[in-house]
Amino acid sequence: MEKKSTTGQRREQSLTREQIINAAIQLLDDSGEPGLTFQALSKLLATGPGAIYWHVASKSDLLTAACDAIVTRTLSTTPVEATPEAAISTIAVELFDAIDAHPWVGAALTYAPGQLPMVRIFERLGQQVRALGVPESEAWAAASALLNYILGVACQNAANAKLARVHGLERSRFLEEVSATWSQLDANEYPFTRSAAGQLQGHDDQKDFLAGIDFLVSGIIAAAPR
Amino acid sequence: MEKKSTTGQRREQSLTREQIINAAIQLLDDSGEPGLTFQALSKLLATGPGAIYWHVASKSDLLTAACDAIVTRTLSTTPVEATPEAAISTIAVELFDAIDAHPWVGAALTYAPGQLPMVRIFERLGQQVRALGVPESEAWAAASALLNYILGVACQNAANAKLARVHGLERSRFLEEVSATWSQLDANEYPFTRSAAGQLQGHDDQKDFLAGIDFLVSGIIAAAPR
DNA sequence: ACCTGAACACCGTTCAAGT
DNA sequence: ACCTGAACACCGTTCAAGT
Repeated sequence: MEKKSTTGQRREQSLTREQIINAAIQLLDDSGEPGLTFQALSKLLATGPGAIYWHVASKSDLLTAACDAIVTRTLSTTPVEATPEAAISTIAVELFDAIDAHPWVGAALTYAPGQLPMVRIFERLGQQVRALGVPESEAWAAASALLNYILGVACQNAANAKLARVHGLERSRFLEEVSATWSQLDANEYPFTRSAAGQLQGHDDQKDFLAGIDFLVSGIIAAAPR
Repeated sequence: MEKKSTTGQRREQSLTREQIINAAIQLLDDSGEPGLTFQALSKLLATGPGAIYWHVASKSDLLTAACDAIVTRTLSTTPVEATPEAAISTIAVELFDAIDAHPWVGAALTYAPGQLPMVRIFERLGQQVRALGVPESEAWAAASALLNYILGVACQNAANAKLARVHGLERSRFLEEVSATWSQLDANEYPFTRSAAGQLQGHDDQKDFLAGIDFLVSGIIAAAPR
């Protein structure tokens, strides 16, 4: 949230990694992953590509850092929930909303397996899984399942946003088209998808997402010795 | 198809879409997504980039087609399982193994939301969800949850393979490094991940994957009126 | 109908040179 | 220490010209 006063020579103040990350987030929000270019970044920061490379190792490094900034921001609020189940839902919804607002985060998350952004999420989930009373030996599988499910939805979300952007459609028109395609599938080969076509347009992404979380949590609880 | 005389210059036989897709799969298997280049493709097919564009709309089209070829191949075997639960597990494992063998499929799947490769998987899962006795109104959420979970694991798998390739490490060394990083995390902030670090190296990806499927299926069954 | 290959418009990254 | 901007190696895509 700074100015970009231009006095004309060099830079009065040295560039910071944080400035670069914020500019990257802005570009990504504005025009998705293809919008993040060293060219566009240079222009936005009124500098050359070389200057950026002084603070950032690579484009992938920058993307992960931008992703981590969003994840950190998202998980920073820690309301204490009544039950671990509720806490897991809250974490999941917070992430869902963040990824909905910044679809590129969905893809960026998976570019950095085992890296900080993912670890932060894994940790949060794992702590709640423990609180659920799941024995240590099974907590890994349970937390991983939750993480992978969230990542799957995140990826889909990112992909949908990208496709919609490329085709220049907003969400409802996009769903309409997919729905139309699905309705024309062969009735014998695709009975389920055909009947699902009708539900596509009306459905609530976040609600479906939460339904999946509930399936998982209830399955995890059922599997744990009580 | 049938031309006989071999006159020798140019191409004796016209290029086919299938040939191009097979060449693409070969490149992708050999060197991952960055390996799929129109340059490399041209060389492999002994032609120019323009020729390829006659049969294929774009790189993304080609990637989706290659992905679909693998998915189709994977789902082509339809052994009749005793129960829907078993069938879901079988489908999931088949996909897991295919994505393990062709990690780029994991990423490619999510590039094409609502497209054929994903629809094929969705359909298979949906049919089994129906067979499980889940009412139509909830079948959508159930099938979506399964699909998203599988996609999440697939994405992770793709990302891991990519990272391992970039760093030039094989799997065990890679896990070692991640495990080492996790062990050094702050003990107060990351208790769960730290303790999970030890399990990272020994764990069985496919087993964990199936555990997640089981959580979901059991949650889905529990939610359905019996 | 289908192929050829040069040309175009980018893009990430590097680096010698500056301050 | 940090910035500048030209240069490099590459990439997807197009297209006039050929057969």
